[in-house]
Amino acid sequence: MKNKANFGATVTEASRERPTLKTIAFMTGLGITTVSRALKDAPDIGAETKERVRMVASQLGYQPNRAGVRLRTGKTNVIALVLSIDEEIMGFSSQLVFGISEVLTGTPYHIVVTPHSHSKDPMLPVRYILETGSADGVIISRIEPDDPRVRLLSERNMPFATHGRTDAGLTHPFHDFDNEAFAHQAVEKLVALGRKRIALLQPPSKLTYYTHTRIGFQTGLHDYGAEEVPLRVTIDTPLDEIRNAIEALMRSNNAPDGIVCSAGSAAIAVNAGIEAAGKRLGVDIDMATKESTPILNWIRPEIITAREDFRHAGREMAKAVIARIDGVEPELLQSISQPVWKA
Amino acid sequence: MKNKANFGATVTEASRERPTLKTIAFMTGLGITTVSRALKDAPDIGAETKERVRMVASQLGYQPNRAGVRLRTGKTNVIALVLSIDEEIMGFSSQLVFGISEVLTGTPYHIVVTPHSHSKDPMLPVRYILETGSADGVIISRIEPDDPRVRLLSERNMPFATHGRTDAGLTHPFHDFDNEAFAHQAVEKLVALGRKRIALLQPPSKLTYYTHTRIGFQTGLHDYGAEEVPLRVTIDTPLDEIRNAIEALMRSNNAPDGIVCSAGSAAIAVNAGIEAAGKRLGVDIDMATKESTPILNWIRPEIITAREDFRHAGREMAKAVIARIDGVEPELLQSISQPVWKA
DNA sequence: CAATTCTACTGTAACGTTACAGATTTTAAT
DNA sequence: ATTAAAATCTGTAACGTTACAGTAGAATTG
Repeated sequence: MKNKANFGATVTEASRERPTLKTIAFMTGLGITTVSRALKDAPDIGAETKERVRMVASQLGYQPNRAGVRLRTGKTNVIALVLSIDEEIMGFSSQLVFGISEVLTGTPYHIVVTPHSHSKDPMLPVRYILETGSADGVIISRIEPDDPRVRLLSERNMPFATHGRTDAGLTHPFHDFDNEAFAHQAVEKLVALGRKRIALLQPPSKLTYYTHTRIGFQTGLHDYGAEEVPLRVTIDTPLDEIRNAIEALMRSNNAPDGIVCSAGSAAIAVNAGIEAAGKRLGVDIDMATKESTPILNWIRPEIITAREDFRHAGREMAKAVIARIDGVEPELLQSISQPVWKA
Repeated sequence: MKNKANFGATVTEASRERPTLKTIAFMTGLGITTVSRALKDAPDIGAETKERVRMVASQLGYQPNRAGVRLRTGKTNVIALVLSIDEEIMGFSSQLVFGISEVLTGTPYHIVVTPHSHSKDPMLPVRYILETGSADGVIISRIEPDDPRVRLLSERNMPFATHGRTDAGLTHPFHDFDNEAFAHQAVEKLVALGRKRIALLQPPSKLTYYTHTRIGFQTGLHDYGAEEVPLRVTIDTPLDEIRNAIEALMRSNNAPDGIVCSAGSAAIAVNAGIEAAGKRLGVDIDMATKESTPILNWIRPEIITAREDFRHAGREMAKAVIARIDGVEPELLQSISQPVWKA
């Protein structure tokens, strides 16, 4: 042990300020570089020294200065979550945030929320992040089959994960809900109740999971012998318009006896439309829907629900982005979760 | 004009990298300091020079490097939103986030979401932010009358805004919903329907707005001549327990004929409990509740609702924090929004 | 024992920004 | 014409970190 360590000296001066590597170097009598390397467990630092540095660091409550690290290394320790502010009704995006946070707790990463309106150019937030280098990783949702954001992020080598799949030959981390299985099983459930004329409240056609949902729905119709009653609104339609459209459809002479609903938030509007038309769930019609918060059955116990866990999705995507940052191959960072039907 | 400006030189070298002050200095032939000062409109820089620098900067798409600024000045350009992950059901916190973002767009500020469980020590996230200096301003919710976080933030001179008021003599920016008016008016509406025995699903007693709600409720009972039917669950109780408690109460021989509900998310559970007991809203009992997302009336048109706009709250708090950072006195940064009853 | 290789540690420079203390030129005042 | 005062502009240093290129001494080799 060198004998230039300073104990107790200038405690008053140093103790109120936030400690830096310099503080630790001063207290241990080591060089700043040595302290830096000791804290990151570099191989060329003695075991005893490392131990001593770690002790002092934790005693001082040392936390590396993010700005210093970021300026020097370019590492931001930020995960950007790009959120659409339009589609939010039932708080599914907060569940995403909380899921992501769960994973980020205990890592050096922070979550920065970058909201945008999907009626505006969806490339804007991604371009901004790339141009300013303001994040180490990005999470995006509302994925299209050939999503330009996915192209751009891949091209620029920015680690990212998507909530939903693409379909344009690009391999990238994603988490998705198995919408095909959902729609197929939803039809199965409805047919099991004797329903044969089924409508689908589907996602907007430009999103990838529109196709998944359609395929599941149509193979379901085929497999279980039912027919489709067309519905022109989507889950992106404002809720009151959905309600009105369902009411009109239920009053028409083309009324379905079953409906599959691709979003938990829309189910309330669908139910309202059915009731507004004077029809009864479980009698005139049955509905099978996704739900993110288990409350639909309190509204109408007859609603058939499959749980979609957004918190889990957030966790999966956060893990995927971090793994990607750490160099894990994208192939290994893809997951799909299955619908869980309430018994 | 000096003649050492470099036009077109080393375009290839410079154009792919992100431009810095150095880039602009090089292109204009000015010093780095001059460019820096020109961009912040300092008084000792010539008008013509400023114009020229601004031109080049915008042409290059110059954006100041956040790490550089942060390291030098300590300014983080971050607003931290401390959120409780437990209370979230209906997505009210995403509305907060989106409201805040609306205001932050076009400013240099970013929003970092710092979630925590309110079953854990609520001081932790605030302490972390203060110790690491990781934000210029903080927004917190679930405010207690003598909230230790408010004390700490005030003491440390960290700009902040609260979602809810305190009651311990500290002046600070806040936005609050007028829960006293809400509860008072809720009782009024119920009594107007002939209800006299009213229960209150109230906030947990440690939060400030518990008191506001109680006062409004009790003066309401007094003013309109009704009595309280005690209810032991709060809006923090898990939804299924609320449902069960309401069901039990409605089945008892002490059943209320009116209920005031302090949270939109809980209203669904209350309604479920009422129906589970075989009672009917509008017949056996009436309910007046807050709601953040206008859907309750689709579930049961009989529910009497007052809108609480969390997006607006987010906007107000974001404006308040930024104003506070800019030195505006806290007295001027307090706002209360009134309940808006659906016609 | 001299030469070589390890082990353990360190100083310098740089990331991009801004505060500060000048420096230079122009204009105004005597 | 000389001095004083503005008006503009600039270099240096520092914020905290890490990559890099060392150095000094101990241990190993032939």
